[in-house]
Amino acid sequence: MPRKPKTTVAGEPFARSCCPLSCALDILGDGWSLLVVRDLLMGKTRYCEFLASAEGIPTNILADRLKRLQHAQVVVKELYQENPPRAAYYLTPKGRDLGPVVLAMCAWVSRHYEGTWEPPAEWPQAEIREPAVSPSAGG
Amino acid sequence: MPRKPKTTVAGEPFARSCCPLSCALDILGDGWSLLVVRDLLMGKTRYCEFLASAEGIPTNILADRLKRLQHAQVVVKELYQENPPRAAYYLTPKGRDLGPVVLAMCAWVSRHYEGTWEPPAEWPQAEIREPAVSPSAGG
DNA sequence: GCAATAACTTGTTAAAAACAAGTAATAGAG
DNA sequence: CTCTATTACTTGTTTTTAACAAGTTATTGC
Repeated sequence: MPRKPKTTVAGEPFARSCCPLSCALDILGDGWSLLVVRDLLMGKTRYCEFLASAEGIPTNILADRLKRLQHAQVVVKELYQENPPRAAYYLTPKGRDLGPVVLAMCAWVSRHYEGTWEPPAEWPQAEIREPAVSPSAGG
Repeated sequence: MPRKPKTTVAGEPFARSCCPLSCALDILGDGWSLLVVRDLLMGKTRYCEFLASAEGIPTNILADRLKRLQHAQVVVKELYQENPPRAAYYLTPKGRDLGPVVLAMCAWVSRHYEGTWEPPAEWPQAEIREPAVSPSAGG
């Protein structure tokens, strides 16, 4: 969508309206972000694991989406090794809270299409991390 | 995303994988489609009403999304007058079934952001229409 | 006759997405 | 100790899509 500012006062949503759906779509309204969240909910943590998922996300798009999800405080990045730099990604509580959104979408597809995979009855307890505290980061 | 086929056997999803979330995002994974569905759930039926919503959808994008939603059997178009042509759009049962998806997204935003509008406790009973029956249209 | 409205379509431009390739830093095989 | 692999990316290039602006068709109301 971008050609309108996409941020307001505190670097957070309301880019288009104060409708909560519009706000959600400002953050998640593309074809890849929720797939990354799904992988995290399933317990994946590493860049190469996201790349290896069946949908075949392009590497530059993955890098971009991880940055945006971090900015939205849905995901945090943790370096577990410095040389060579190795990173792991975790959902924040806010990110884990997207589980019901993902399940609602899966349930809709299951009701109306045949031949898709079964979504899990519950998420394999993925590790959660608190977001990095930064001055005046809304959420 | 498109540079991959985006359709398979019967003109229906599975463009990227058989994951139900991926399937949902093939249909709804952009910043505008669900906003149109929201308007329909709220009882709006006409092109100019969708245009008038607070987010300011561009007219060519609206025309495109209405076509795609019709193709996905989420929406049906009904001409209620021929000269000049005047159209109304309605959700199919499959489209109305997106209510929980919209509400899940709104609930997520309400939990994590302040200052957004209240989503309705229940949808104002929007009229529903059966999809036009076309040979081998999946759903 | 003229402005207004509804429902679009048709250009044009700017931004993203998709693809291909390259980089830095190491580990391990032989 | 050279060669290949792996991880986590970045940097170009091309193709698609989105955003903006404007025009079209057919009528009603003034």
